[in-house]
Amino acid sequence: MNGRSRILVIEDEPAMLRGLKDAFAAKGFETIVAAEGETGLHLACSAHPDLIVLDIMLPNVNGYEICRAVRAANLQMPIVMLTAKGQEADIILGLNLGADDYITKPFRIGELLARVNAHLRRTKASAHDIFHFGDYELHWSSHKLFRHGAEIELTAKEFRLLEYFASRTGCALSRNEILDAVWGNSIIVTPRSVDRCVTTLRAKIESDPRLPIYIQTIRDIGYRFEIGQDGVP
Amino acid sequence: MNGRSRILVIEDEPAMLRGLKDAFAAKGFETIVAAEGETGLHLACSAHPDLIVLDIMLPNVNGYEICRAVRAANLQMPIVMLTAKGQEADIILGLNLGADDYITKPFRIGELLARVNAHLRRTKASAHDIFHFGDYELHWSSHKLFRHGAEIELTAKEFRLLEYFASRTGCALSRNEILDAVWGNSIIVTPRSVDRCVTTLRAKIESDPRLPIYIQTIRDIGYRFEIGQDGVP
DNA sequence: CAATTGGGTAACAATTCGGTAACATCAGTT
DNA sequence: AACTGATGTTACCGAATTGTTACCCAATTG
Repeated sequence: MNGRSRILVIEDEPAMLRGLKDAFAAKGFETIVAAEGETGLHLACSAHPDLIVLDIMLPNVNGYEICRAVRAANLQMPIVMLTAKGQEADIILGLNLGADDYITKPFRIGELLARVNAHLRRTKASAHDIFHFGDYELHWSSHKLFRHGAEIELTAKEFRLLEYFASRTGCALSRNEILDAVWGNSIIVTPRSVDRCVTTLRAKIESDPRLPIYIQTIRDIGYRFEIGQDGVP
Repeated sequence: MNGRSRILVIEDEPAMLRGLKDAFAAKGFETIVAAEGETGLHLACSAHPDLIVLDIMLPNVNGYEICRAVRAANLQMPIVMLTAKGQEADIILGLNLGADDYITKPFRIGELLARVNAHLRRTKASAHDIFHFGDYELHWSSHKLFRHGAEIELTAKEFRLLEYFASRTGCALSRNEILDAVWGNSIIVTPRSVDRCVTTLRAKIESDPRLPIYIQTIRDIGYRFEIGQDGVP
């Protein structure tokens, strides 16, 4: 899994679907779509999206049932319901079934994006197309890293490693976890390769690699990526 | 810690305030109120509410600034904004400042309650990641220990030992049990190694290691970990 | 009250772990 | 084929952690 957030959109109306897809793509999200309930439920389980945007009026299985099924499967990602049904009873029903937000059509795309970001911020999956840390900017969609506007060239592995770190800011990560995520679980390499890559990445982003600010070593555990300055919401 | 949730309502209009207070009380929430920004901010810091309902139009300090200040103070509770300003730009501003939800007046009280519940449900679920004892916070995912916001550095063994103690709070634990759980049953070390590790851990978390509050010795048996005072929310 | 036992801990020793230099490999390019 | 740059592996070193031992004190027991 690379760093950008993956949104699953379950919506049957083609025009709406395209609009959502474009809007999410423009903000650097990866979108996967399902035009029908069964497929959506299946994707929710198999594709591990970071958030689900769910229309309620769907052919066959309706949105409420999908919501209930997702929660019953113990999946924890935020669910944003999207619908023309604006009756209070519907809203309360949706939220009580495990949805996190309920937006009534017609809605404003900017508001939807802001709400999606707010939920992702809590989940910590990542929020925007540009990820800020210290005085760096990591651009997901263009795959570039900048410092004070100047690009810092990273190799493919270094970039994927940094992406992964960024997507899991603050977490203690074992070498094996990192290997699975960045190298892929099919490739077999020594856990020490992680150290090697961390060294080169540190050389590029840490002002003093001996006293790293961003990529911290946790002896006996692995590494932890941290944002330089103040608190992380 | 698992009692009723405490809601801080920051709202200057008396009628609205009473309505909210009654509605929350009817659902079994504990409500604390502030009719003015400064007070509200102060209560947010000192009273540790589980959620904040925040009006934007307030005399003196407005809701946006309170929201920003709360997040700047690194307080993590959900914030639900409540306001007559329904312009998309206002909503996006609020959400980007760290609010979790934005409801426009006039609103339906049932919807507000459902949304508040949805946010609390999520917070409770993720609070799983933090273990509180005395005035310490043990963060599982980041492998860190804090006291009053200051990090206390632990070695890997110390951390694992503390984790184990925390997971079996209140139980009498023999040295062999501890060895199996923390060292792993394949490794062979003297049971005295446990004592050694307990000593260093005490040195870091007990204010007086001679009179330990958290890690107590049970002569002839082993140790027992206890939470200091009451659970501090 | 003396003897015994168990735990605290200082001091030392052994071990483990991570950083990194040096080398190897591999793919793409000239 | 030689070159280049990226990436993986190995080996070595220094530092931090961890285990052992020994000694002492406190509690328990006879």
